[in-house]
Amino acid sequence: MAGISKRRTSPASTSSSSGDGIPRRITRKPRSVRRGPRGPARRPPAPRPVHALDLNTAALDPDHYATGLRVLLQKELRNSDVNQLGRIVLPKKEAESYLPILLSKDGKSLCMYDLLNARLWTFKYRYWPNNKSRMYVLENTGDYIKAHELQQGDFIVIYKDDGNDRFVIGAKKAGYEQTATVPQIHEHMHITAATLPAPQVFHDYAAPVAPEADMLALVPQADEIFDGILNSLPEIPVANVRYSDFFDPFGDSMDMANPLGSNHSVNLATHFHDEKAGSSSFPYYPKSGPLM
DNA sequence: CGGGCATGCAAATCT
DNA sequence: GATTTGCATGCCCGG
Repeated sequence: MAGISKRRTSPASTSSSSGDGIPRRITRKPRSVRRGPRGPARRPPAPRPVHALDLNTAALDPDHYATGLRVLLQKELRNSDVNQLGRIVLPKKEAESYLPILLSKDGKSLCMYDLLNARLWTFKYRYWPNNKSRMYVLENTGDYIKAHELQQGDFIVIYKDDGNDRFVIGAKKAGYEQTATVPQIHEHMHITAATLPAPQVFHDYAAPVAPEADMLALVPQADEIFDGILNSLPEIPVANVRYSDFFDPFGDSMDMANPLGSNHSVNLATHFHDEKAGSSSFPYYPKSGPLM
């Protein structure tokens, strides 16, 4: 006995492909007509905090936005994503398509660079059995949410830095959403090693000190750039991703932010045989083939 | 109607 | 007792 009440407050979030495995829109568009809040509101609509740590500001080279990062998935945060539980439900299709394959429901450690300040966050990426399917969740996100003061309606975006084979996570405040169209991106984007910050490891979030100030100066129009990325989601050739891009030769606790740090050989075949259930539909390959 | 996913909630674990 | 973990329930949307 559980879950007897209604859920889903307003705009739903996340994925929405059309069956071809290519995310048309990484985040489910908020349905303007969706019903109002259902179920008890957990907290009043907190005021939008605005300060130097504003997520719409980037710490990395501005060009990263346009040239180095490939959007893997976006998620509009729901109440349950920003509450005390510290876990974010990820859109299934994108998770299965673009995040490391999970060998078991225990998941694995997944590190991502913070788009804002290049910190390295360590999350736990796992799934829950759900009926005959799965629900993918990112755990230990509490600090990230807090650090960026994310609330319901805000977004997180997970990118792949192909050039360095790293994951990058960014966040975006709801208010910055745009509807303007953006030029399509028709080719793979690659970031160069030189544009990435030297690998740093922050297993815990350190209170924001001063770096933001510099970042602000460096990237005055970061939010615009960010919006450009968000709006270009449908066009980004994420379907080009290869399974090997995310293959994890180390098992469940590899630092996915630095997968290149090894010289392990890979036995791809074994991965496709994971889980006797064989229900994994991963990976999704584009029917239209590579865009390049 | 099937499936994704928001969230309720019981069980497990921690303090 | 508080918190965390893991799953079940059922709303809602797309096919």
